[in-house]
Amino acid sequence: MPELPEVETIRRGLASLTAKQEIRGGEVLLPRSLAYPLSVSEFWEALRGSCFERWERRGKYLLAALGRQDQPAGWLGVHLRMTGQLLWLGREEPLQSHVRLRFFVGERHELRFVDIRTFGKIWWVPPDQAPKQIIIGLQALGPEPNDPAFTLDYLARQLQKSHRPIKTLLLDQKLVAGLGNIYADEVLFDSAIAPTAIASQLTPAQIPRLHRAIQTVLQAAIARGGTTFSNYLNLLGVSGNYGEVAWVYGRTGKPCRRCGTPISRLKLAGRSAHFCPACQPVSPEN
DNA sequence: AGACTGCCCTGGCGGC
DNA sequence: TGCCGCCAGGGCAGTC
Repeated sequence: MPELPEVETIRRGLASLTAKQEIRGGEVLLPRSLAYPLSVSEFWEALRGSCFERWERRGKYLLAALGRQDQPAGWLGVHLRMTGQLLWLGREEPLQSHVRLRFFVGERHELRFVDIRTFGKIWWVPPDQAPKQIIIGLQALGPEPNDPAFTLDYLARQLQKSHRPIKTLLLDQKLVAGLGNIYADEVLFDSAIAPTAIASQLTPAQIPRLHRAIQTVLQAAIARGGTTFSNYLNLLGVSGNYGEVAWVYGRTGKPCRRCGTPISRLKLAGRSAHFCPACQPVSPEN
């Protein structure tokens, strides 16, 4: 389940691998993966002959700026959701299971979208529109964790307005963009805050810890090239989880790496929350 | 409007 | 051994 660090790692890889290369054509194997336009022929008509100019990321969305003869040719948007992968392959590579969409790039390569559970989506955004007009999810995204707008003061004010459990709020992309279930749990462990803590009741000591953890946990994961804990593969199909270790996510019943207390799990808003009941007490001393 | 629930989907796994 | 049912969860639609 790629979250911000994995998506950022993929973005960097795509930026170097696809730079200035032309989309010659492609194939949609699962039309449902196409979110816009819905017509497959219209999609290829728009994309064929355009080049990758640069890759941007917003939250967990990937956005490629396209160009044709130095004129803007719209955007290609990708959301990997739970199980989506982008793979950079030679054109002759045999099709594996779950291939949903293929882009033939340059003379020899292919950018292949593989997605077991088919939640992932691909968009083409026409050049006369902004990405958020077509990719509705972009409209409600909060600031990036490393954006200057994501200040301690901003976070404190947002927390004050919510009576939801902090874990639930961290998963809401309106607060801050890019956290998913894994990193939300890891951030709360790093902050020594219980996932059930009510956002508006966090203490003056907890809020700066949370703010700092959101930035440092994600930055550290990016520095490692995306994690991680899931079955995430990078663009070349190589697993990122060499010796990678979560503090709490997926460690139910195992001893806390910090204090040895068994890791607990509970459900919040339909999602599993993993935490150390000793390191993340419900009633903290500070 | 904020908050919550259910749904989409497939593979893996535990239980019998 | 084989089958059944549950679980994983990001984002969105529907509801109150």
